[in-house]
Amino acid sequence: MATDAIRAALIKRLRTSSGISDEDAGEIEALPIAVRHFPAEKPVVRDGERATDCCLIAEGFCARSKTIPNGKRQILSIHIPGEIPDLMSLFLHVMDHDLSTLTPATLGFISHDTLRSLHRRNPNVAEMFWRDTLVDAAMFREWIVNVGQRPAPARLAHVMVELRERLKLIGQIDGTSFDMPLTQEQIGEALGITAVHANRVIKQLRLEGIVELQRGRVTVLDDRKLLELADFDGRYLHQSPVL
Amino acid sequence: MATDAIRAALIKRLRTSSGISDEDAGEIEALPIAVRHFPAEKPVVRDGERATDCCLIAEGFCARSKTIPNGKRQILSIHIPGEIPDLMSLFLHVMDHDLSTLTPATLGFISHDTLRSLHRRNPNVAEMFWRDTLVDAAMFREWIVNVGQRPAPARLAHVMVELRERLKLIGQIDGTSFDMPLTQEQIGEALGITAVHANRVIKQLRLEGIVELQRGRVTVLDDRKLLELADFDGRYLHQSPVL
DNA sequence: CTGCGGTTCCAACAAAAGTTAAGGACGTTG
DNA sequence: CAACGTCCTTAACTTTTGTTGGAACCGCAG
Repeated sequence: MATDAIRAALIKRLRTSSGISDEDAGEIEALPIAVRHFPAEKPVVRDGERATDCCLIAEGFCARSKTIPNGKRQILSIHIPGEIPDLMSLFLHVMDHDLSTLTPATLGFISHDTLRSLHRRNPNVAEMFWRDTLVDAAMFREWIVNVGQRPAPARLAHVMVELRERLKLIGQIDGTSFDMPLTQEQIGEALGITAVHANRVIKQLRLEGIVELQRGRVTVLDDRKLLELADFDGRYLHQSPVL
Repeated sequence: MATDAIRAALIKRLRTSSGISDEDAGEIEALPIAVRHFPAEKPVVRDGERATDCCLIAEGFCARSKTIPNGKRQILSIHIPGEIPDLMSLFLHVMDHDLSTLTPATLGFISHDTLRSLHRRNPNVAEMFWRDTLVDAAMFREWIVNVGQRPAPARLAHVMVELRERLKLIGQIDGTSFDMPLTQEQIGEALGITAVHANRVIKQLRLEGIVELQRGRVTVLDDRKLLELADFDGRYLHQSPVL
């Protein structure tokens, strides 16, 4: 199994976001990783569970979500290869939300013990991972703004543009289209609207010639209109090297 | 100036959340802190600025927020004494949101350099602070759920209960009432609704005999009803000592 | 005390989003 | 290829929330 390819995705991401050194990259190369394959729509860790590993996405999409007692679900973030969506479990031992796959996925598990001892040995790496969790938090902040202040069509546009920007970094964009493997139900859960309303909004963006969305794939028809609608300022992604 | 009292609030919080040792507490006691007083409604750090210090709240309330181009503002979190609302600026150098006071406040500034060298010297403390930023992120996740999935009255109830739970830790509750120094405009900005609607919702909770809210002070009239409405599960606050 | 600015409060109306229900498209499986 | 399930689509109707505009209240400065 190409566990090297898995690490490569992570290192590539860290390199653009934190300016990792070759030496530190080496440390990460050496991390023992247990690879597992998951089908689509499978929980990886559940709310309330106590995690012992962190999971690096090698292939496929994942999402984090919370479900409230009345059964409603809110999607908190969408994750792509190279990301470690549950890095927070290293210090927040019991999960306060769910992590599950959206598509069939290949995940690499790294034990908390391994990560902790790497941190103690190499504070540079610790700070890089710390920074990673801070960017995660920055994305949550923007997600709050999205759900709290933008009208539904802008919310959808914003999520699309954010996802596109992140996919760009790992070269997963194909011309004007990219994967966004959510059902309309899930889009609703991400935007804080119902599936019926999500459908209305998707239809509207299609009729206005902004984006086409079918079977989990987005095709941008009018980039200018999309960006304007999305009200997107990517600073919160903190993608430029630390300085 | 009682800068000792300032540190005490922080250490108390870290003690309950992470189980800090006396030795590590000593390190924090020794941190050089520059105390400044702020009037109400004053920016502390602004979106886009490059921070060089972190700020510890000694007295008063602060809030973090983001403003989007159309002028709408979203409040992301409310902060109370003992918290370091901009700890994230240590590694995310340019701010992606605003931090400002809600009330007159006393803030203690600790330079990034000082904090970074403390981290290098003492990984325990680093991990504690890291954990602190992770709890911060956990609160954002719950805030997303609040704004995305709950009807407006439940949103208000939830914010109130969360604030109460956190004020409890620092002993700032007086019987059934506590401070929540937000105008109705700001409550709207926190809940993702308009000020007019915030007013409607506040009125409703008052008429239903759940809470009274006047001049920045909440008085709980029916605790059971409030908790039920708020749909509150405090696990996300991760208040119990580590594991 | 008087007037001022910022809140709070409210009503009437408009728009956005939720609910319910049902038909159609599509892919999978027996 | 028939049958089933999942997802998408739409319509009609209800509820929630936003908008506009204005009155009452309150603390404070002159």
